[in-house]
Amino acid sequence: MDYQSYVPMLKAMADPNRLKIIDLLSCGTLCACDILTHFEFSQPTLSHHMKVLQQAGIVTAQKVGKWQHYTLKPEFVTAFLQDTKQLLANDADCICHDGGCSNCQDQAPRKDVITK
Amino acid sequence: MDYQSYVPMLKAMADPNRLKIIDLLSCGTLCACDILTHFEFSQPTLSHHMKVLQQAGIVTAQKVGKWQHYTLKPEFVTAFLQDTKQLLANDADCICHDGGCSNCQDQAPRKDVITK
DNA sequence: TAGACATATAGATAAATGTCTATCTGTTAG
DNA sequence: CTAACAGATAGACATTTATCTATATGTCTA
Repeated sequence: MDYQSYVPMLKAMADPNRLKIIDLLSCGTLCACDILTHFEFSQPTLSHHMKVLQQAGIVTAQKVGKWQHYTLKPEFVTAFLQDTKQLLANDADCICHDGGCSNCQDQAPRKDVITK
Repeated sequence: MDYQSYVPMLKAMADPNRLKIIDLLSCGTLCACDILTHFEFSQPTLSHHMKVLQQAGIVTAQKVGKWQHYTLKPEFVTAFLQDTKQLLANDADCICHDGGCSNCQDQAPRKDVITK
């Protein structure tokens, strides 16, 4: 699979505060000052987190007057879900097509629990 | 949503080498030495990564003779996918039920792109 | 039982990261 | 034009983390 875009997304999401920001934005666009009211940290820290989220391709920013409006990118939502399914599914594109464990009696492949 | 188990999973996945290990295990059980052949880093480094993956609830280990057999936890696969969908869906459980951006002309909620 | 093999642990180190304070830029209102 | 406000940038600092080497533990085999 293509880790090139998935890993930066995971890195950006792997912070509880940024995950909460994504959760907030999952309902719609918010400006920085509105996001900030949900946290204890400082304004520069929020600015840093928003930059990380933008660079990971998770969020877009649009300046409207004094305010920065942040929006969850629909491409991120679809790409992240698709990459996750591809990673966790035991499918044909799997990296380990060359064989299972050399020391396992049970060579049966993993049962796929993903419902598509 | 419940970040308590989701964040550690994301943290553990947000390393390209560990993500590749998950990808390898998505097809079935592998022992440590087999996993190691896919990487350039040292054996203690692999041991460290496997510990991280276990502590995040992603992988289980079973000692069989000299070998450690590592398996992707089915509970992880289902929980991670479910948490991801819940995070990215604009649903009723959303954290931001209390309203949208105070400075947006467009107060329309985000269009949900997730197909369930 | 001794040695080879698989893996884990200990400890060190360099790099990345989340946070802060101070300050700067840009925009609006009076 | 000036002051207030929203947000970004710079730089410092403490913590976390990915990696290494060296060594310990556990298991099998000859």
